[in-house]
Amino acid sequence: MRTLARALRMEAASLYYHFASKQEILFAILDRTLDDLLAGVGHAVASADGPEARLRAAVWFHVLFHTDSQHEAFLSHSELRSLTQANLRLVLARRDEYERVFRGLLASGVRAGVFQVSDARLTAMAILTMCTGVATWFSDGGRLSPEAIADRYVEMILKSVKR
Amino acid sequence: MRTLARALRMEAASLYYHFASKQEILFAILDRTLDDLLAGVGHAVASADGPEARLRAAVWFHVLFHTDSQHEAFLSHSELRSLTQANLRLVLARRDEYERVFRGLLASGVRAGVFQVSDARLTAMAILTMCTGVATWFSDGGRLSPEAIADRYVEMILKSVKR
DNA sequence: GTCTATAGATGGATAGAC
DNA sequence: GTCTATCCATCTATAGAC
Repeated sequence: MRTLARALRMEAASLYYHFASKQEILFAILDRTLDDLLAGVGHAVASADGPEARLRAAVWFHVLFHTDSQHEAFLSHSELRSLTQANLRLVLARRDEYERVFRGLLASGVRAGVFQVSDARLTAMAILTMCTGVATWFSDGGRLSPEAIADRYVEMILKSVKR
Repeated sequence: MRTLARALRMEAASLYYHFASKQEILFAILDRTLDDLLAGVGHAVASADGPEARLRAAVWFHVLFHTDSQHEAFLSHSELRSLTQANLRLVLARRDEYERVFRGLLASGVRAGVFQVSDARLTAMAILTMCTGVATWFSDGGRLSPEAIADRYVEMILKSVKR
């Protein structure tokens, strides 16, 4: 709390005017991150037509989100263990909602005959953890730009799921 | 320290007979995990012939390692931030050595004309974070066995890198 | 090699002034 | 809405007995 307060040029006590507890701050970060993820993937999917273009748009968004919001995204995975049971349930429920978007895209591609996927649930997890992992190693000003990474990831994933 | 000690049916103070500090314990866990990873992938690669079979063996090993050693593997990613600078350097150097194995397998497959990969370094990171992510969601007794997951992952990855 | 006891630092959180 | 001051729990680590 003291470190956070210093970053905000405040005293630690002042944080308690805005939040009731440290737990409430952690939950707010994770919950708002999920707001952004769900809204973002919704826009991405709505902006494209057909399973392939929609999956491309969703993956593209997901990768860019994890380079842009690297720290929140890292927290969202490493600090789930610090949530209370009740807050964990809420976060996991919304994360499942997010995962369902990707499972749905895979399933509709299979139905349309453009994708070949033996287990949509597992494939969605594989895609998401692969892209989410970008938040653990991405470095601003590194060898590859966010867009270059997103582009390559889209290609790898499409190649893996196409019929 | 108290939680760890309780799990070992000891008092926290007794841990300091075996380790000088909490930092030393964390480093030992990460360092030994890297021992196991490097030895394991070495065996896997040595047991197979040709780039494709070798990559299959390496991915298979990597996935099973992350279901079997789920907790150590999760620590190895979420608690890098808790290492001292000196220990972090040591761990990252060995992790890079591990990643080089996969980059090498991809590069030799490209040279042999069996793989088509536009960026071996990025592809290796994609493969590794995808498999490493299994440690974050795998559940013992869940829908899929470690072997079923490893098998599907091998297929997805091979399909994505094959020419 | 494990214990009890405790030092010394740091953590989250509250009270009350401004 | 932010501050100072401080409570009190908890933490890492050490000392010294057995």
